Amino acid sequence: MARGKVQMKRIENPVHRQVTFCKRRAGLLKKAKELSVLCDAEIGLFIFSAHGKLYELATKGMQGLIERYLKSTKGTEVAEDAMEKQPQDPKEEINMLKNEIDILQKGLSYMYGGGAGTMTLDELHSLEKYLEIWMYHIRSAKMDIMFQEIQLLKNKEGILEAANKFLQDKIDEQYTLTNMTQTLTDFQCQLTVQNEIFQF
Amino acid sequence: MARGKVQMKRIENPVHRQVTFCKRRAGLLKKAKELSVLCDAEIGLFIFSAHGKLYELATKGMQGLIERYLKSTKGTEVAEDAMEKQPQDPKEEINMLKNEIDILQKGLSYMYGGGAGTMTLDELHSLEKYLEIWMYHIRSAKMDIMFQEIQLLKNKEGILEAANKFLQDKIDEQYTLTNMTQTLTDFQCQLTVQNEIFQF
DNA sequence: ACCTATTCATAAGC
DNA sequence: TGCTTATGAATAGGT
Repeated sequence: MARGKVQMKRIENPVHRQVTFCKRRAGLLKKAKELSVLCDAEIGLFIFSAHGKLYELATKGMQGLIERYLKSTKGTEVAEDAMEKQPQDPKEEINMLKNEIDILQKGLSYMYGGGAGTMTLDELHSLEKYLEIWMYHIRSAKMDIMFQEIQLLKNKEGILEAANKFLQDKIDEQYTLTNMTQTLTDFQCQLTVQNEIFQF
Repeated sequence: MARGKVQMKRIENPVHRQVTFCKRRAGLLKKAKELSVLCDAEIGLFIFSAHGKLYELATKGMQGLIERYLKSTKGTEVAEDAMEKQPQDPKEEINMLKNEIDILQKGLSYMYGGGAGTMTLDELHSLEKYLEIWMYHIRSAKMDIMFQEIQLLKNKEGILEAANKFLQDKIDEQYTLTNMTQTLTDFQCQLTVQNEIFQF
């Protein structure tokens, strides 16, 4: 780029190659960060040098970006599979997958416990065990809260539905009594449809 | 860079931002490829536009590079994001869970085939890293499902409350009309109290 | 999408 | 590895 155009092929001179690697690597990381900032893009970049050393840049956290990447690529591949199984109830599908995940998680826990017995560096193992427990506690607490919230909402829903039914009955009663016209009947139909949308 | 220095912050004008994104994205991908060719490096790069579209470059195959990346990040950070997913579409959720299962099944096969007894310390480290990530994925997926459930319940609640109000108004109307007595008023009080119990 | 004035990145040298 | 500088590349703003 400067003081002579460069050929787009592997630089044979190891010193030149190393120097160029350092410079261009810095430039690439800089440009990546600039792009993310200027254009509000999420970027994941990792560079392995010829000797295997890793240099990386991630706008949010490489794990999340990799996850997102896998999701968007695999999502397109499996799209047709999912279309075929569409006639099934989505809720049923989700439950099935939840069970499958639970089973797999149990399997992993078992494997993890079994493999750990062969480890030699006990300190490292203990440390990671602690981390695992912490993570478990934090996420359990969060899930407990969410579960509670679900229960409360379900209760509330039940009460509201009962109230609804009661009120509807009252209106029907009134309807018969006063021989009212269309409006209430129309609403009853509408309400029924809306409820079925959220049935699961 | 040209015709005026650019501030290193998000470009607010959407047109400018889009144009710059296209240009710089092309430049970045080009530079990444150049670096890999000139200096014999392995590079993985993925860019998500603000609208979520993916652009990627990988010198060998993104899957392999991601695996290599996960293996080389042994003692570093594990999980921090996940609070940004959009569990709108149930199909999307199902696809995600399928992906999770695929990954877990691969992992289980790997573990069964490899056999923990013959593994080196480094391999054990990598394995633990994997397990950590897997656990994270599993719990995230479960929390996403619960989140979705909460959203659905909240929607349902909103509809029921609206219906309730409508019905109550109708009854009040009828009450005035027909001069009915106590029963409905009693119920109205009861319902109000019950709702406040579950307010949060 | 194409053009150019500018700024930026960097190859070579030290 | 770091600094300098001449020069090729990238690109912001305009058409």
